[in-house]
Parts: sequence; C-alpha cells; structure tokens
Amino acid sequence: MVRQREFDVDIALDAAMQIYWEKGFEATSLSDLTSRMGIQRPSIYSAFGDKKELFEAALRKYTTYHSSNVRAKLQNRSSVKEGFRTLFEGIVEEGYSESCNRGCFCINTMVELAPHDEKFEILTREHQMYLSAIFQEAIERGLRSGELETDMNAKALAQTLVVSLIGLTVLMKSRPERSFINNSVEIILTLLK
Amino acid sequence: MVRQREFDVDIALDAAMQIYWEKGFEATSLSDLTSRMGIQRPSIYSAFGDKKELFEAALRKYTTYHSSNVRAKLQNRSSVKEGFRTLFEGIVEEGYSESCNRGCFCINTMVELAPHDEKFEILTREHQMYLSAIFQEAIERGLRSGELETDMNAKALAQTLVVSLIGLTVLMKSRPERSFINNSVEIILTLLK
DNA sequence: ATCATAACATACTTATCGGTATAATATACT
DNA sequence: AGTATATTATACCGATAAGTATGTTATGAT
Repeated sequence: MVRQREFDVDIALDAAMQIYWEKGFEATSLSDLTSRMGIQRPSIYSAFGDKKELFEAALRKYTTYHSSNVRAKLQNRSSVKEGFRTLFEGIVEEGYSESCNRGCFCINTMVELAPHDEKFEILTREHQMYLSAIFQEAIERGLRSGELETDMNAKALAQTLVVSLIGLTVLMKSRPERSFINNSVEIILTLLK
Repeated sequence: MVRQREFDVDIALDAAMQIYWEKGFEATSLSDLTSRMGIQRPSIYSAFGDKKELFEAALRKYTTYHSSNVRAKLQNRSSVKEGFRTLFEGIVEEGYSESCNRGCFCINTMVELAPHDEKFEILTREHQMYLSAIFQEAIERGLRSGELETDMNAKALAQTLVVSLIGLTVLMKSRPERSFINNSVEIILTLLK
C-alpha cells in the first residue's frame, strides 16, 4: 500500500547531523534544517519527530560513527603509541584546517544540553565511557605486547587520555598558537611509556 | 542634570552573567534577562547595548573574577602541588554539588560562540593564555623553592594543565562516576613532580 | 519654579520561531 | 480501475524573539 518516501532517511539524517554539529541545537532553526536536508517541514516531523528527537537521532548517528573512527585510528597501527599520536594530532590538524571549527558533536552537546537535559547527560556520558573503554583496550594491548611498560593502571590512564582529548578539542575552538597545543600533546603522550 | 539611574549597573551585570553562564547565549532570552536583572528592556539597551554586547560585558566580568579566583587558589598555599590539587578538586566538587552544572562560563562560550564569532574566539583564547601564565608562575615558584623537580618545561607543563582542566570541567557536565574523575585527577597531578 | 535631559514603564513592531492543518499526489493492494 | 493510505508541498498557526517608539517621571542647572 501507499506512496513511498522520496528521500533517503539516512542521507537526510546525515545532513541534519552536519548542521547540528556546526551550529548546535538552539542556533539551528527548522528552516536551516529543511534547506540543508532538502525536504519539507512535515517530512521531518513524520520521519524523525520534533526538533529535539531529530537532534538525538543525529547525535546517535555521530557517536557510532565517531566511535568506529577512533577505534580504527587506534587499531590500524602496530604501535599503540603511534595510534594515540595519530588520534591526537588528527584532532589538532582538523581544528586548524577547517574554517569553522566544529570540534566534536558529542562534546558540544555535553556543554550545551547535558546540564539541562538528563537524556543528553546520559547519552554523552556513555559515549565518553565507551571511548575510555576503547582507549583502555589499546593500552592493555600495548602492555601485553611489551610496547608499554607503565606502572599506571590502564583504566585510569585511559580515563586521563579521554579528559585530555576533550580538553584539546575544546581549546582548539579558540585557535591557540600551535606551540601551545603541540607542547600539550607531547606531554600528554609521555603518559604512555 | 537629569534623572539618575535607579539600578546598580554592576549588580545588574552580575545577574546577566549568572543567567548567561547558566543557559548560554542563544538559550537566554531578553525576557529571561529583564526578569533576572530586575530592570526593563530599554534600560538594558541604554546601559549595555544589545544582547551580544551585554553578553560580552558579562563574559569579561566573569574572566576577571575567574582569573583572580584561580590565582588566589594557587597562591594561598605554601605548597604548589597542594594549590593545584585544591584547584582541580574544587572543580570536581562544584560539578557534583550544583544541581545545574554550569561549568566555566568561558569554556561554555568557547564551545558555543568562538567558532562563529572572532571576537569571542580571541576573548576566550586570551583567557586561557592568561590562566596558562598563572599556572606557569606557580610551577616556576615550585621549581625555585625546590618543591618541584620536574625536568619538563614549565610553560609546556602549565599548558598541559590548562588542557586537562578544560577537559575535566567539560566532562563534569555529563556527571561521570566519581572514580573516573578521581583517577584522572590523580594522574594529571603526577605530572607535577 | 522652570526647563532640559535622561531614565523609566508600557506597549508596540517586525520577523522568526517550532509545529501543524489541509489538500494534492503517488503508490500498493484488492 | 478503484480505493485506502502515506507522502508531499503550501500555507498557515499562535507564541515568542530581539529591539524600539512613546509618553511619563524624576532630577540637576539656571
């Protein structure tokens, strides 16, 4: 039965993700969304629900995409240290190259919505926990292979690297001098020894 | 000549700071501002300019207040290490105790406005640079007194602590388990040795 | 006491906000 | 072919956004 949808839900959601990522929840209007997604207002409501539900779907899409991205960066290297270096330096390069520094959609949401909306407090927290688990696995791999010989707890170290990555990502938004960032990255990476 | 202002500009600005700090720029309406500041709309415009100029004034007030707060925490201790511990643990306690976790107004602005408004990119960057300088002074004091004997560059170390503090402050918005934060703080503070 | 001036409270303007009612259109099933 | 149903585009809704015009009130200078 019935007429079928003319747009691809996943492509539309990706477009929504891009604009929410760039502008945040409040600063993005439904007109922004319709023009970027290439569909009309009622199509958004029927496919995704209201503005906030669409935002949640976009953020969920982002976190899965981001998780697998991070995992890939850490796994596609034989050296764990090099994996983390690639990850951290990637954030830095991205920050300096893009004209508008979007940063990390999840971190942006942690700042904008988590304090006022429990759903996003949980969603963003869980993503950070997941990243921490990915980091921990990588560190434990390095310990087993003998590449790392730190006496620090792998979990605690992973958590610290998550905190550092958040700090770097956020600080990049103010476009500080490269030396500031480079200095920090070097010291953070010395934790992996 | 002429009628004199019935409200205290500084008190009104403080009220504006509180609400902007709590809700951010976009989510704060002029009605929010008038009710919290206790003055009428035209009074805001005549005393502070438009919504964004008021925001800028509020942020400037915050950064000076915040800088001196941080400086005090680091200086009112004989031990530099204890000073940093007080600072970091203060952020953590604040985050868990407040019902709405406002975090740091400057960091919030770095995320919300810096990527889209050069004025705030500069303003927020300069505040972080200033904090870094305060941190560096404290570290150098510790080196001179013999309390610290790190072989790391004091400036680079200060910059790393700024990055870590940003990361902690932001992550607190998702209210992670205490152990996550405590682990991180301990490892970050081991950089000071 | 009068006058010039600026702060005040009220009420308004224009634009845009998020969200929806409506009617036309297209498709799958009988 | 006809019918039921969901999608589409258009146009609209009330509410609220930021910002301002207006007339009243208070004060310092003459």
